[in-house]
Amino acid sequence: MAEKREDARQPQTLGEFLLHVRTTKRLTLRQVEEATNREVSNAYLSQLEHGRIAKPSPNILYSLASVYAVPYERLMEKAGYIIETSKRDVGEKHGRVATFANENLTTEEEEDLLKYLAFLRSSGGSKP
Amino acid sequence: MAEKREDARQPQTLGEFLLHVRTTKRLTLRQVEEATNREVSNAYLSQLEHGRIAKPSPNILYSLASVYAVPYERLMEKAGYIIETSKRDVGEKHGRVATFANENLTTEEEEDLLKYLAFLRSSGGSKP
DNA sequence: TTAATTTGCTAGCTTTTTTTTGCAGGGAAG
DNA sequence: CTTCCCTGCAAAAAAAAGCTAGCAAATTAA
Repeated sequence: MAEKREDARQPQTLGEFLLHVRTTKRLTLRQVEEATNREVSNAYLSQLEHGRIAKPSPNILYSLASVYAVPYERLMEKAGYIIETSKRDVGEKHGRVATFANENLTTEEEEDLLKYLAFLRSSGGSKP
Repeated sequence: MAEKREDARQPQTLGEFLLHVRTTKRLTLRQVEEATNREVSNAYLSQLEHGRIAKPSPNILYSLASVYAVPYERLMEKAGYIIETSKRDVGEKHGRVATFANENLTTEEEEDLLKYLAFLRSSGGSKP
């Protein structure tokens, strides 16, 4: 079946994403291995980037997320792990994150806000 | 080495927690297996409850969380996976940005959420 | 009591993850 | 050209996940 393509798709696979981030930051496989404190071996990272690992451990993804400075949840999603977050993926909204970055949300608050957000979007939808 | 104790510790292990929830709900291993649509075999669940699995897949934990009606995050935490949640440290930084970073909020939504957050914190706050 | 069913559990096996090893290609020197 | 050192990968090996089958104790049925 369809395994992988290296074209620039919208929903990148985990491997494509990891490769893209690493090369963008001009890091070598071994540099990443060091940066993760040897938690992720260079050989294993190579396998990840080539889509040869279906279900990597979240700990691995967490290490990579830290080193790459990308959101942990992003990697979890791309790894195919279900996330409690709603999967709204509409393309034309702006990332208004800055405000919430200063808010220090608790887990409860986060869940409540997400629910409320889902409610907002289900009722007062202003865009297709 | 230290394996486990069956006393009632504060931070229950994943196995202790799963066993407790299941017995509380009076479900058998096979009933859970069915309830998860055979995603979690009864034998494997038994191993989980006895702490014989170090890193279960999040998919498994998600199935169990659904069936048991417990928060997915809780199982992830008990499984030893780092979770971007519940930082009660008010004085610290680290906001819950990641989740909302993927949400791509519009300005309107952001304002609404901020209002709702203010409401949450003014009413039923669980904050010291 | 005995038979049938249910329950938890484990041994054994397959599959997948993760580690280890090492190798071919490509420079940069020497 | 040879040597040395990266860099990315492949392939083998080790370890762990996860499933099937089936056993032994308990429960229920007859």
